[in-house]
Amino acid sequence: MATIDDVAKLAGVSIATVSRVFNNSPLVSEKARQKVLKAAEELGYKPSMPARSLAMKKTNTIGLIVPDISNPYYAEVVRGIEDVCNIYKYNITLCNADNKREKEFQYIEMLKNRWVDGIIFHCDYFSEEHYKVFKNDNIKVVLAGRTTKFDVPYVGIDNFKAAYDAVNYLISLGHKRIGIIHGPLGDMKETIDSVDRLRGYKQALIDNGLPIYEGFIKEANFKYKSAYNAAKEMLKEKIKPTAIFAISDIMAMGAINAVFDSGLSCPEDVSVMGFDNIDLSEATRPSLTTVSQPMYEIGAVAARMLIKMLNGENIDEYQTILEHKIVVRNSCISRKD
Amino acid sequence: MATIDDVAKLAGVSIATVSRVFNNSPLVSEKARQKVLKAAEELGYKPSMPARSLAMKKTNTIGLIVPDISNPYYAEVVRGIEDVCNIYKYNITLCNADNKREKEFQYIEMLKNRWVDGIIFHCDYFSEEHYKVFKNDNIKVVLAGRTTKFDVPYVGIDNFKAAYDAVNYLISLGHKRIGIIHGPLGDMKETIDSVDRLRGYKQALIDNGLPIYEGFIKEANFKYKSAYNAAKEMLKEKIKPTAIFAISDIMAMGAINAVFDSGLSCPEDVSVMGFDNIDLSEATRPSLTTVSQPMYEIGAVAARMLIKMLNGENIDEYQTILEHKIVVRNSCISRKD
DNA sequence: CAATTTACTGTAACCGCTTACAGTTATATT
DNA sequence: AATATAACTGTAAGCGGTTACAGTAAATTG
Repeated sequence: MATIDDVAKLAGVSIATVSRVFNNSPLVSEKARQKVLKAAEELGYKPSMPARSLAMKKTNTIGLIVPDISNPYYAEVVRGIEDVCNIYKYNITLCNADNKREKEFQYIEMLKNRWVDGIIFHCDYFSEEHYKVFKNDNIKVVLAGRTTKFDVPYVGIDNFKAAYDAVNYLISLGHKRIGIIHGPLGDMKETIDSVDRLRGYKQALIDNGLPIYEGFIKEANFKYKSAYNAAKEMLKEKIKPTAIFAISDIMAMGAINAVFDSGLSCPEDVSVMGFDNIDLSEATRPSLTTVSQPMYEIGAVAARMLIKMLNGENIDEYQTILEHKIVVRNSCISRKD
Repeated sequence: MATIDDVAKLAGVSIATVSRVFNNSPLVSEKARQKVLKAAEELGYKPSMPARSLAMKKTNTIGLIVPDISNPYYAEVVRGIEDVCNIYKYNITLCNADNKREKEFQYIEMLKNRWVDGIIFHCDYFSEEHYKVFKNDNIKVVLAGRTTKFDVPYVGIDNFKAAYDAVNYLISLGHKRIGIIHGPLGDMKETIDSVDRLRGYKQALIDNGLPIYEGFIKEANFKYKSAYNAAKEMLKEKIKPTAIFAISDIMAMGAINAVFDSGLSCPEDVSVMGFDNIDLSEATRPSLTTVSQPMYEIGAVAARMLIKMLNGENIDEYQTILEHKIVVRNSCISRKD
């Protein structure tokens, strides 16, 4: 590969001039610029990024830690991130941490050693430990799809409100016995999706004067099968729910199939509501009524935010809540009883 | 951030010794090693990857170009890649090229400038132009999920045979009128999924003495909606197919819903067969009978292959065909007519 | 026309690491 | 005890860029 020296020699100028040309410095004469460009062209020269990174202490790379890229939700977020990074000439280093603390910290360490300019972090729960690591090492980070009480930039949705709205919608349809399939709860003290959504569910019931029945509250792990099993359980109760709110679309699909396999039908006997609005939620049978999260947008906004931070620009709102909305399809119908 | 100089000073040794310790060189006394380790610990020192890359001309990074990470198929492949890269301490730079030639070449150029050690490439069709670029720049590359006539390492499946098997299975079930929804065909001359699968489809019909009817051959673009429309078209024909083979699961979901929305039922009136076996194919209603591609495995094998190449190891089989298999679920039933 | 000013240009130090090569000790050998 | 050998260790020259600073030539000014 041709180096800056080769170009300088061929163009008959110093390496400083070559460097200036490639950095669009105004301090180069048009004549020199042309000579350099011609020589570079001839040699197929492009500046070496590692060398440049070392000299400038900037890698133009953003580290991206997600739980699992094979989950359609994260894949969509990542797509949003990559698209805006690409526009701004940033590159992305992808890491799958499976929500394991150890892997997360390992990756953070590694990204740090690689001098990434910043990190976009996506985990189920942002702990004090996380906060400290980023703080101590002075790593620029933005949380995607997650909110936190710590002083860290984030972009996400209001999970409490989203769940509240979803359940409210079900109630407005006339449902009185509404079950929920939530995710792992952790220690219940922190701001994590599952906890907030469960709170939203309960609050909606309370505000509408409906009772909270523990038999209608089941935990699963965001996988299809676990939700299927949870729904099956729920449908074994003597008094059955008329609606089930699953806090992810994939879990909702599990619930729908559980309904069918329990000899009932959806939405006639049991309405099922999802969460996320992944691509395939319109492809299920019945198609899913769900709470739409702007996944692509979450990624895109997070990336834009981080890049602004890296440029030293001021960001007015560095903790952003994006709008969710209810997407009505065919898995929920109204009820009289 | 502490540098190697800081550590050397604190430990009272030269930077060469520090470097040796961190490279596990045997040329260091135990005493020196301890001093260095202690100093490094104290300063929180870890070698700078960019500096190391520059000195060693090795970045420990693999470039990854896929059409679109938000497609569950690619997401799964990428997950396989990342997992094995992680084991071997490689990092991944993710690029979404949307199957656009221009973007692909742009990304290749960029990855080259970043001195990635190698590239795992995933596109719909590997052209001579691609071949030349990789060849000329002497870029180590392995194709994932794609085969080619060119002398390039790859790991994929036998798409012709897979489609042949799928259609054969349908025929064995008694189907005689079988439609196909394939993907974009390009110029029809090259080895791309759609072409190979379409060929497999036709060959299976021919080998079983069944006629090829153009009305049963529809093109779509791998999106849910396009397949839905294609299937709708197909079902408008006077003589309707009793089975539809869609060459991706997502398209199969489109087909299933088109069947329903045409007032027919699946699988009773029309069987639908998919391709890929993505996670959600067991979650549809009816669950999908499909051709399973080992997506994770394709990624993992490709990564392992590339890393071996980077280590200068010999690879016995550098063009690998992985096994597909038919996964029988509920979307296809036998037919008498 | 000399003195400034302007507009470039080149030299060299530096970014943080690796590694060839040349020491320098300590140990073994005779 | 002198020498050869082994076992480390340090110096310095890269890797391929950026950039402060000094230098030079051309343009402007008085």
